[in-house]
Amino acid sequence: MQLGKRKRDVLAATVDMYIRTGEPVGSKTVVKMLNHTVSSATIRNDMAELSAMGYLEQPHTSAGRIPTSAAFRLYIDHLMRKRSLSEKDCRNIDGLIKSAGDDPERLIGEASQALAQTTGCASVTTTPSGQAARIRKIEVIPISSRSAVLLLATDTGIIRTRACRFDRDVDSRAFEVLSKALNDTFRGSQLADIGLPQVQGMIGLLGEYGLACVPALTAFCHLVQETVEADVFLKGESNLLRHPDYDPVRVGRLLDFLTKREVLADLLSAIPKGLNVVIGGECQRPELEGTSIIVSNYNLGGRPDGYIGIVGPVRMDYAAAIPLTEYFAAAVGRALDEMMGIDRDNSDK
Amino acid sequence: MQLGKRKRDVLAATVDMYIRTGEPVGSKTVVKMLNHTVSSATIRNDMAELSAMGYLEQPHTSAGRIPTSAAFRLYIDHLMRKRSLSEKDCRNIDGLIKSAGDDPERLIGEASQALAQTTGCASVTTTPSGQAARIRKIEVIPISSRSAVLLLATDTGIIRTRACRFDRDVDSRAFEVLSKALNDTFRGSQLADIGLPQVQGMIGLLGEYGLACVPALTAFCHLVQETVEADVFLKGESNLLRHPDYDPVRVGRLLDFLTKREVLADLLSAIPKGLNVVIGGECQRPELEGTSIIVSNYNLGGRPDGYIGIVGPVRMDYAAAIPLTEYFAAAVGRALDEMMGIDRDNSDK
DNA sequence: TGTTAGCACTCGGCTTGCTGGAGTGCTAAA
DNA sequence: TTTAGCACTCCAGCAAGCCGAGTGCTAACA
Repeated sequence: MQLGKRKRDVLAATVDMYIRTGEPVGSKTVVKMLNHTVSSATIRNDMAELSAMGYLEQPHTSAGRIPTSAAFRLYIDHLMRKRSLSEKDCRNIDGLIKSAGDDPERLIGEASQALAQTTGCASVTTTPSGQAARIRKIEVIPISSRSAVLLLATDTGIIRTRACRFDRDVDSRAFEVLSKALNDTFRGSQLADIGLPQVQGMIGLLGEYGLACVPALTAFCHLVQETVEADVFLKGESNLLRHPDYDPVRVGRLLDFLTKREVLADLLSAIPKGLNVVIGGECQRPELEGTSIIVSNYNLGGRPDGYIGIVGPVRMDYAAAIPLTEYFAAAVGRALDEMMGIDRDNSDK
Repeated sequence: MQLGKRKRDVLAATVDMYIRTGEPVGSKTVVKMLNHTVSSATIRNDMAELSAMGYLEQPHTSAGRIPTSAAFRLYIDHLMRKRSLSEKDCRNIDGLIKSAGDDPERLIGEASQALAQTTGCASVTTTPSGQAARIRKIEVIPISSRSAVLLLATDTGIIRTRACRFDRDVDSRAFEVLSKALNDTFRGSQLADIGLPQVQGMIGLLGEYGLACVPALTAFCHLVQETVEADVFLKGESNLLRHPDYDPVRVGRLLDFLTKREVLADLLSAIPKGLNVVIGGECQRPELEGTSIIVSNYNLGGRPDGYIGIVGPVRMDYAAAIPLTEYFAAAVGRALDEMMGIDRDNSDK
């Protein structure tokens, strides 16, 4: 660290103040924040150097200074003092997550909502990735003589269904054969390994019913496909509008960006495991200029899986938001594991 | 109609122009729009009278005039010339809706998205109401010895699932008994008629398994409850931000209002059947000040069921948006009917 | 009676000019 | 290395003034 103690204090104070007010911070303000231990001239010198080093910049000659992305980076990684959560906060969060019942997707949704609300930002979460999930059960449920529902259950607790329709009446025996064949072939398989070829290869196993079952097999492919792709939840968008740093145009662009699920999924998947902060200018997307993303994996069965995080202005309260995001990620992981724990132990018995 | 022909033309021209520009409209502008058939002084007289009648108002003495809610009402109900959709538009919409596959909920979602995009407003839609839906099939699918999934299929094509968990191992025979009992008791029942008492009454039917099945029965209650409540989709929120009439605060309040599903459901259910336009000031909600809602039922099996509509600034292009909404409602109804048609004819055989 | 031309009047929006204050950089002294 | 002092910069905010769009009224006209 080539920065002296006082310069670091100055920088930390500047960032703190800027986060609080959003206005350029002047030397006198910093003096006050450092309890008048030095004079404003000293601070001015320090700030001039910090500017030269790329940590601060001035909107114009006679204004105070605002922190650059580099300053935020340094602040987050080394200068900031995280505010730890109170017992009560933790219990609130745990309670809220517990209340989601037995459905993982709903749990993620609720957690996303709650995180958005407590941080005052928008939140982004993904459901557990289906990539590594294994099929625990497939069920074919006849609805009428010409339609059925396929149900897929994974070992990560995800349940998905898809309807399919036939152009002629189907023998109820066909559903049984299909169900057995699907389970025999795919139970225990990773979703990612199942593709069109594997499914097409099944037609032979169905004997006389092969042709009749084609619509169901197509539906099965879609179903697997859908389950592999993690769902993305975006909540609390309107929080962004309340923030003075955002003008409508910016929020509009940002929301458009965030609602493109694939792009967002891309962005998330490029992020290393653990808790990450992406600061506006750092990533090459113009839509994210001026916004930061705090995102963390949550673990599922000991492995990093989906993401939970928040999206807000660069000038957000990292000292509170980061611990919150961490706690939410941990709590979601715990809850999901618990949700699955019982099954894990007893499955396949 | 106590308004003379020319006054109506003047009012229509004023509203047209105001919708286009958002600026107060002056007498000269109207003269131009009426092809100089009369002088500006005449128009001024007319506009003064229209002001007196409550159709126009001035932001200040020396400005043009802007239409009141009453003017918009009259415009929409009698003055406006709807722009009919081109063949191509219709085909585009139909194609888009067809592409949604066999799932009613997805279809509604896609339609909502498309309507938002074509109108440049936000869109609000509800899935078919479960209120009048009847149970076609209930399935209990064991996942492990301590967990199962309940699946509910209605005659309106809706499929819902819910997981449930038991604190001890459950005999697989119990699932069969439960499944049979549920189907025997509730198949053909309207969802709205199923409540806690009915479900509790079932415990007796389950004999020795009654106690073990309690978690499943609880889950069943929740499942019915969830299915009765129509889902509300809100799409294209960011479109609102692009509109110059909306400042962030307003959009924020509006979005908060729209994301409260219950409130929104209330608002919709208070609306008469068919196509409706609710103009900002008309309804008593302060959040809706300055915004209009165009909403229509779609029919399901000949009966009015869910809603599809858009939310946008009072100053929106009604002449285009109203026919679009009508067409979408009709198309969604048709597609849903078709989706269910085959089943209808063949069910219960 | 309805329409029109003419005219005086109103009033918000824009431009211009000015001032105060916050903040800076530099210099010289401690 | 720190500090006090000073000249300089530049924005925010205010006041004054002009411009122009639009109005209402009146008197004449068809």
